Amino acid sequence: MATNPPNPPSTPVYRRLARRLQERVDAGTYPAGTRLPSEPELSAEFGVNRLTVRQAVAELERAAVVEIRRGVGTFVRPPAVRVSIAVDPRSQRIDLGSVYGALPNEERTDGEFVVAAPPVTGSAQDAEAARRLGRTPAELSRVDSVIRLGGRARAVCSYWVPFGPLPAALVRPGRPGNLVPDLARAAGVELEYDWRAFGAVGADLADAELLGVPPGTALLVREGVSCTPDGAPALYVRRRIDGSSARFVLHFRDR
Amino acid sequence: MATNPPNPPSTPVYRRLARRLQERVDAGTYPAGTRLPSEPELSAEFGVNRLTVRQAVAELERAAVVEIRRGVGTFVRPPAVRVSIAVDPRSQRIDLGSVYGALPNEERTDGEFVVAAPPVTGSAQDAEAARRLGRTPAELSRVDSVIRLGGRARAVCSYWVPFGPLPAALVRPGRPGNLVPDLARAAGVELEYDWRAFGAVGADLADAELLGVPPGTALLVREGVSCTPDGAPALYVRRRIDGSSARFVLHFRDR
DNA sequence: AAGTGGTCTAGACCACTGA
DNA sequence: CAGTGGTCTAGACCACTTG
Repeated sequence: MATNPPNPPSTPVYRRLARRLQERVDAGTYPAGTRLPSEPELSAEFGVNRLTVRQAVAELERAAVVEIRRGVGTFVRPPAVRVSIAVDPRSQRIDLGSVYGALPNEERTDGEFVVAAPPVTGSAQDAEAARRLGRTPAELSRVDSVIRLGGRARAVCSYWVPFGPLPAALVRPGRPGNLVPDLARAAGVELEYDWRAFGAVGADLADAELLGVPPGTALLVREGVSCTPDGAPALYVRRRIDGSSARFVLHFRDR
Repeated sequence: MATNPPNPPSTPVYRRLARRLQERVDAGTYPAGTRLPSEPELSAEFGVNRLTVRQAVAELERAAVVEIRRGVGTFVRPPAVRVSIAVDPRSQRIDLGSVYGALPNEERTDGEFVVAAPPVTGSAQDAEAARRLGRTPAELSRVDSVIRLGGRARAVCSYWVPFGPLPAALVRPGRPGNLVPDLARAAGVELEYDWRAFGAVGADLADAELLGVPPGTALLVREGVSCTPDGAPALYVRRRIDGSSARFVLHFRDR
């Protein structure tokens, strides 16, 4: 974006500094992979307090321009490499979009693990799920899980189903498995897509903790309802995936 | 997420404070829409420096838990209301997913406006576009635009096409229009979807400026290639939409 | 041990909003 | 005008990584 929009009369120092650093990254003065000058160095070079430097660098980190490694330094991020998960726009039977199933085999060292089966109170998320399923929160059960790949948590998932209680063995924290089919079996139904939606949110404190990212990190949200073949809503699922590690692709032309 | 994952031995004060504030929001101690205690008040109540309070509140803002209004106060966000943009998974002719076309008429007060037609150098984004189109950056032209609705910028779009130069009238900054059809006309071709992908990123400095949001805000990215009916890639488009204002929905069942 | 980033404090001044 | 959040400084101490 080459424009210089009319700036407010006084742009804060830390933002101007962030821009100058970004310019150096764009210009190749700080090439991808290299270390930026340390905070005291930048502080001295630009004649500002170290906290001001930190504010500038923090913005660049949130914008995925640099990566901060504690005790080591701040490094220019190379272009993002993200797993592309293919979603067949015409299919509605199989969870082709699942993060778990779509990754190269050598990366599928781990899997999906139950984190908790929190009681469905009436929290904002529970209320949302109830609305999507056309039920009241009291009728729902919930399971949360984490999908790990290559030793790292990649996605956090929450599932709501309109029955319960769920078998204790199924929702035991730490239990491995693939929850969508497991839940379908528990319900004794066949599932197909009703709808799926894509959105983006900043990670809340809980998701950030589970994913090992700073709160506020951009997450890709994929949510939706699956139903039985006769159209009865049977599952609401909400997955949060670190935006820097995956994307969903829809191919529209036949191969 | 009701679990309390095993915390590192010492969680920073600001994070613990953020959690306590979030608990109050969840518990309804601070209901949606109400104002939190001011920073000096929180500072006094918890016996920490105001800057530490600010760090905690800033995290909650990035997580979309609260909204900070300068000179006024910090308010608990009500559940997000996001525009749902329907994408017909089976259609590939019309840009049904366009933010511009999918909104209720009363909100379509503005439209899409050209921001700039930056030269295609070899920046990371230009290189990405060239790769997607199977060309070299030198063969491409680029246009950036902003989509405004209700007086607010909602989306930033960048388009790359494998020809040029583009008509000056088309890329004049400030020019209104709907760029996909305009570009198709300029190219003298018919366009259909090849593929589209969804991702999430933190806003960079330029996008943040254009959208009027803080850098790092979670943006939903929708990108893809459109091609001519015979399959030749003719357009690479990358849209960034404020995650708090829109989402894309795919319906899989016939209505 | 030296150097890096992470946290926290105290205090100052400013810009914005609303009554 | 008083109260709110926004910016900036100086200085201190800590936790982590690497040699």
